[in-house]
Amino acid sequence: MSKPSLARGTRDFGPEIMVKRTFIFDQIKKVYQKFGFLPLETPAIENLSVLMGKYGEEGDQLLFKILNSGDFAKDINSEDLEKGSKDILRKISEKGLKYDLTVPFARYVVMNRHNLAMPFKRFQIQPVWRADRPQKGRYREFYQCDADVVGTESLICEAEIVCMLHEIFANLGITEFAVKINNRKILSGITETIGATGKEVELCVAIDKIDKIGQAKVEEELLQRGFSEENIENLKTLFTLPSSEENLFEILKNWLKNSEIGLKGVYELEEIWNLVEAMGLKNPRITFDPSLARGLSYYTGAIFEVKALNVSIGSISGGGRYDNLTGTFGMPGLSGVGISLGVDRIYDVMEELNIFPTELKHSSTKVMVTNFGKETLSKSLETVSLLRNNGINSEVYPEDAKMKKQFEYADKKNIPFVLILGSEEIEQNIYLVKNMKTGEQTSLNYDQLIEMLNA
RNA sequence: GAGGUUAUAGCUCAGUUGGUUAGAGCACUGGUUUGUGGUGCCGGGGGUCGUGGGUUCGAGCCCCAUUAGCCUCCCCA
Repeated sequence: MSKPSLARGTRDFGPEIMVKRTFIFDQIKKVYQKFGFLPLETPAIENLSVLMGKYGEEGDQLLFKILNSGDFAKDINSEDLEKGSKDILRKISEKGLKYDLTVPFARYVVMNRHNLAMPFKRFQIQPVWRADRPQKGRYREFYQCDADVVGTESLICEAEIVCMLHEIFANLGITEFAVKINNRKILSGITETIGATGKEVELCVAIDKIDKIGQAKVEEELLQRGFSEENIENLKTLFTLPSSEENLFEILKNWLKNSEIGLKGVYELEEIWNLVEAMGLKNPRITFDPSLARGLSYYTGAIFEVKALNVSIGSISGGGRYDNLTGTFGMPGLSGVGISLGVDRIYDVMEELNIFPTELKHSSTKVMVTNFGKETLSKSLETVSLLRNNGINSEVYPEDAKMKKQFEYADKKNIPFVLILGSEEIEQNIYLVKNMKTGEQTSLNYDQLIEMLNA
């Protein structure tokens, strides 16, 4: 007999945790549907040909690969062993666990292109797996909640994503958050303007640290990353950008005036701001963050990230626009934009802030009916059945156990009411209900009982 | 992939410079006489000290290895 253990980076979700997780899922799903997104599910397992090469070299390493069935090693010869694991992999594994929801979505779109109403809006809530090193807020199995629109370049989609994010976090009770927005085109414009075309990634990695290490250190790092003194001199404007969007767009336009792509990026950014306002979003918590580089490899327009404020786990959502995701599956020219919420991190944030609704602490069972043995059992069974027919979640204690035990059970399960049905109550034709929180007991008739439990 | 840190009862942790049968709180369980939980009182079970080696007369404690958790970096939800 071996000791039970969990696979690294995975977790069980017991009932009390599931109640809270379900709450988060429900809030997200509700808002996605409200904005016209339709559900989609794809398999946990995908062919490696679909997955490999989509997330960069590091992503390939983080993919969980599934060993082929049967004698998986039958095609391996000594030559392969010498050549190393990469060549062996092709022979022993052809499937893997999905790494995110976006790539399987792209595959689905390509495979079903003729049946889809374009633009196609779908949401998808499923687990994904990454062979990452687990640490705070990082698991090897976690859920993503994605909403994407493909088949349109309209910036209305970006603006709607901003609105959805606000609504979702408001519904969850997360009031302190920031939706950070950047634009790949602005980044390209900046590198073009400062004379370091194509170095967006290096730029982002360095300037991302400005809050931590300061401007001087960032400039030092830029030098190390191959930027010239002149490049850095031209970058100065970036460090003086206003924190509010008051003059932001004018300053950016002026700075990037010689970069066509940069200006397009600024226009897109400004347009998103305008559309969000036109949609009537109150107190938008959106900020332009030029250091935001997430998933730069495939984003081509807007880049989003949501940070929860005042908590140890920051990033709870990320997304952006990608112009050519379906291109690798032979369907070029399809633009999409999407957002992904990390439920596990949202959970951790809400737990840290202690903002889960208190109702969630109660059992979904509203009332437990006592069991006093065969004399009274038929009345208990009849009653619990009546309660259920009235839409009241209820259960009968299945054994003729001591009262103490039955009450302990109800208490442990956080069941708010216990219905005591013994010979005395049956004789008097009353229902004795105990409120487990206050300890108060009241005698009711049938109608009063139903009314009370339905309240 | 690099670094740091921890591992003792179901959980959170004590455990002296290495020295008899390794402790506490919580949890669990039994009792506290009629049909009442969460607060009282009395009792009970439970640990080959992460795993494998080594040093020693003797190791929970020292040394090496290994595994797992947590944290930082990289990257990400």
